[in-house]
Amino acid sequence: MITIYTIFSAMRFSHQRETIRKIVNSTNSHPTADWVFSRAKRSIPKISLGTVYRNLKRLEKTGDLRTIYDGSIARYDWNTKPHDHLKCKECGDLMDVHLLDEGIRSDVKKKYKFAVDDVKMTIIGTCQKHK
Amino acid sequence: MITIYTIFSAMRFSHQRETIRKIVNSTNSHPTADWVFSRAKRSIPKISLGTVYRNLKRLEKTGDLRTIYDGSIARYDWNTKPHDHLKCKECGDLMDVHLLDEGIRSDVKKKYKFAVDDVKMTIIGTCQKHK
DNA sequence: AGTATATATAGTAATCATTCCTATTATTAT
DNA sequence: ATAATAATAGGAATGATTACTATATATACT
Ligand SMILES: [Mn+2]
Ligand SMILES: [Mn+2]
Ligand SMILES: [Zn+2]
Ligand SMILES: [Zn+2]
Repeated sequence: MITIYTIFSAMRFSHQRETIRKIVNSTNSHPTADWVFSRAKRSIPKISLGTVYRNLKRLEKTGDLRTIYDGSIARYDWNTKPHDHLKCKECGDLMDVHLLDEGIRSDVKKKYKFAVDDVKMTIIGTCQKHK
Repeated sequence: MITIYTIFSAMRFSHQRETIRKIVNSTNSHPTADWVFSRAKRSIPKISLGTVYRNLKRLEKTGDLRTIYDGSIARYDWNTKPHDHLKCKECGDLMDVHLLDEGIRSDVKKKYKFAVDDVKMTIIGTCQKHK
């Protein structure tokens, strides 16, 4: 008797992944993997950091979130629509803003013969809190 | 007999630092610390990687170069004037462009009450070589 | 509902870039 | 030339991220 199973791996449900997705979706703070990890431990005490990293990567691949780099460390953003960031060098906060319109993409194409996929902009400075 | 020396440390000349400065100044490729290290070894075979890092940091502080982050890894740029970058995701090349004018800085200030120090923009895409 | 199969996990080790530490070397004011 | 100390080489330590693996879990099929 022969049983045939699917050849290509399907993504299975996991409580860990769902928890991680909800955590990232619930904040505007662009959290680090470690922050997501400590939050996830509240509901899944035995979750491991590796699981957090693996699923954050997975969720990026499926388009549920995007990774942004703050200096050398990765932060995760539920907002996958094009937008920019204000980075406060006093408190480290990273805030969403929308500065670049669609026009700049076609500008770049014309000027530099470069196939544009994404435009990343971060404004470094000091936020209102510090004055 | 009492001898008084300066209390505050002055920066001394070092062949290592001069070599590192020249290496960074000689390329438009936005090299990594490791690339600078392997280049430096040609003229100073016993130079250590720690010395490269320490001096790159020092040279940034004195305004001789700036650090840019390509994902999570640091690259060094002799061009300290405001400019932007095209990042090719095929070959990894990072190229200089000038896209943002001064106007955008004052725009940000008006819109977001944020004291702007620097605007970092990277355009991700594919360069001419790949078609 | 029970079983088979493969995916996902926890826990831990490994990796990689970067920083730190320290005995020795090199620069520079006198 | 000497003394003071900044800078270095070499290696250890760190911190974020990834890789490995035995076990647990989800799910397709009886
Ligand atoms: Mn954002
Ligand atoms: Mn540049
Ligand atoms: Zn702030
Ligand atoms: Zn290219």
